Amino acid sequence: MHNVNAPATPAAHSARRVSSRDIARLAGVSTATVSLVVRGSPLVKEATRERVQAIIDQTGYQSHAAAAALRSSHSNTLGYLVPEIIDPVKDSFRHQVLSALTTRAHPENYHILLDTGMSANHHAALFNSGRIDGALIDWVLDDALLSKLIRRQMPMVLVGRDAGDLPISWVRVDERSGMCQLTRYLLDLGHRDIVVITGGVESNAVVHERLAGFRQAMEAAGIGLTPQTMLWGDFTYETGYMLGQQVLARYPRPTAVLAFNEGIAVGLLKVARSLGVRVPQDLAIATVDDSPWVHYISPELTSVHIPMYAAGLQAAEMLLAQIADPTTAIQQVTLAPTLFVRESTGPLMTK
Amino acid sequence: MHNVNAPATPAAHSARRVSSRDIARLAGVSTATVSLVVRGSPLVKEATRERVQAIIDQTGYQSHAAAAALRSSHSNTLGYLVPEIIDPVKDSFRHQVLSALTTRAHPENYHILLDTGMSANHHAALFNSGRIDGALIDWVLDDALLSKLIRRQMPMVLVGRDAGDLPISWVRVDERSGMCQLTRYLLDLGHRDIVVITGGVESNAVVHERLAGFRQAMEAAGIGLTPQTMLWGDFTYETGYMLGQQVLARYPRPTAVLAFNEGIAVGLLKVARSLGVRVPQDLAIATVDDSPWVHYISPELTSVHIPMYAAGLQAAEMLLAQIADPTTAIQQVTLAPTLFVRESTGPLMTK
DNA sequence: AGCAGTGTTGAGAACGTTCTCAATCGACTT
DNA sequence: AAGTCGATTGAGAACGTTCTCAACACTGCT
Repeated sequence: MHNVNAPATPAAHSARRVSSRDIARLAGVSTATVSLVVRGSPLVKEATRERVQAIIDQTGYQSHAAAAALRSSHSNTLGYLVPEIIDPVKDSFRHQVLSALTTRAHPENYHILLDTGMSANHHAALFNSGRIDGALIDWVLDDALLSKLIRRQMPMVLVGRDAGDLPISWVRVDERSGMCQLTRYLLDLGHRDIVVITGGVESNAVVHERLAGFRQAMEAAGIGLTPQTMLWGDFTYETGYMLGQQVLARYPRPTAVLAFNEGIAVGLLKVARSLGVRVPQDLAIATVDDSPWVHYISPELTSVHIPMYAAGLQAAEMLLAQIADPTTAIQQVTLAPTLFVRESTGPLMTK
Repeated sequence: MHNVNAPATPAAHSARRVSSRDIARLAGVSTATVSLVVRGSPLVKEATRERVQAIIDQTGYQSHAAAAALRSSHSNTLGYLVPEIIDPVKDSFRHQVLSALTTRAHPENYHILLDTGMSANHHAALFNSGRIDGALIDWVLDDALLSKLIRRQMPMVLVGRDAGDLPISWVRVDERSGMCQLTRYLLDLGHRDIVVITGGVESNAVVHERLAGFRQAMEAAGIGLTPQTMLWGDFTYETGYMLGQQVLARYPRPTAVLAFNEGIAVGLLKVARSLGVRVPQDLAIATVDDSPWVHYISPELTSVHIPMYAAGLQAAEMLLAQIADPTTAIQQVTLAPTLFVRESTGPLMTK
């Protein structure tokens, strides 16, 4: 006994997914032809293409990605390997890269797989799983993991730092030149007593580079550095606040402070405001990173813009090229940062 | 003639990937057993497990995700469907959701696929491709797409808004109550002449709700609303700046302004500062959204915190439950926002 | 009429897993 | 000693594509 009201769809009793075989049967062609039509091959005759496409539209057929990936060994997916969780404030750079990657890869029909692996093994496993065709690698992942990944022969591009002697493509920003430029700008304004509030440790490539740029500019101006010139903290508001209190209590007070990111600068600003120290008249503050919310801060911060979106775009470009032709030579690109002068710095005011 | 220095690796001439068959052969078991070992099945005898695992470790074997997905019809991947590109400043909410999803899903061995589809078709295609086991859906995607997706029978949770009569699980935040709470707080401080600067259009569910909350509180206090009470713009700094000039030029000047996000509030702050209007003494400013950088703004903004991270976590939880048991009933959760009083508001100062 | 060349299509294997189901192995019961 | 039962394993099909290669249909030429 069957339900006479049941729709006359074939195989109505089992919710099997519609496969290329179904399409082939309905259109009177082979699955090979269906496959060609789906992938838009120019080999099929126009009349055939139309006939098959009509059936596809009608049934809402969608090719099964896993089956295609299995057979063709292309997943049409790009990985973005980052450590830990993504935090919109702290990880503004990562978001710029992600955004760039998406923008570039999407029109090419690539999907983006976010891999916030906690362990090196986790990332390495992804490379062998056939899940991705290539990957962008975050600058924080270390060389040990990097060389592990390189062995897997997967197209990839390291974003945000160079990789020493490792044979891998990368895109980085010339942090040293940026910092040098910024320091020189302050020197040109007449500042001599300049303090740096840094984050992280000197072994961190970015921190190291920035400090080198600072030293270079100061030495070129013939200004010696004392232990008091550089203060170490982390990249947080709290660092800016605590070290800021220390710096602004000095006598004579430094005339300019270079913060290693906006968080530090804002903490410092807060101290300045509470002490009645005017910015920029009494104290110039400048920063690096140039996150999108510099504009939200008052006074707007003079800052070296680190072009991470551009870096991500460049990296995506290189990644796609590598995938298209695996014999593509390793490419290593350095982008230049730009100084934006805003409200938080001005000429030295002699009392 | 061959290179005598070539390493004596087996099959050195063809770079075939090592498959479960290879492992099976080396360990003297069947591929079925290898499969069980890889997936940590308790069925295999300990001795066998160890023997197989040893070979796996030794060869660096990694199961092929596409093959597994094809056969098992589980991709171990969750999708996050968002419109357009992700911008770290404008889309703080999306990042909170993404972060929550990652945090929750990663320990369960799920990967995250970011789908920034430009078209409804694109998103719908993903659902049928077998690429994902379930998805979180952004609040911006419209009901038409939603009902299209619902037909695909895929586990999914809408994040950020309700869905009317559509049979779908969602997690949203009670924006109305948040706004009501905030307005009442200002009323309790003695403010009567309160202006709202909103974003978007009233048809936007969030905007609508917030305005309803505002009206509710005002009417409860017996204060009538005039066309001058609500100003329309978008969610940008520029809106805050332009409409701020208009508002602060009024006589008598309103004593409090409610901005619909931080961008607007910052624009307004700038105008206030340029006119010498002190916040909070001369003007109270409060806002909604409570992005992580409220702390970067001076004075720190009194704000209604929209718990999007919590919403994302809840949604992820529900999604995983749905995947584990597809018969799970539809669940619809509303979270309450919290008011944080900071520096930008204070009691009404009578002149 | 036969043939080469080009354009279009189909048959069937292959991709590397997981799943189903039956076979085997022991230990234990009767 | 035969039978029963649970634990462990293997054989082989199945998943839904794409790929290889051969077949076929034309066209135009000799």
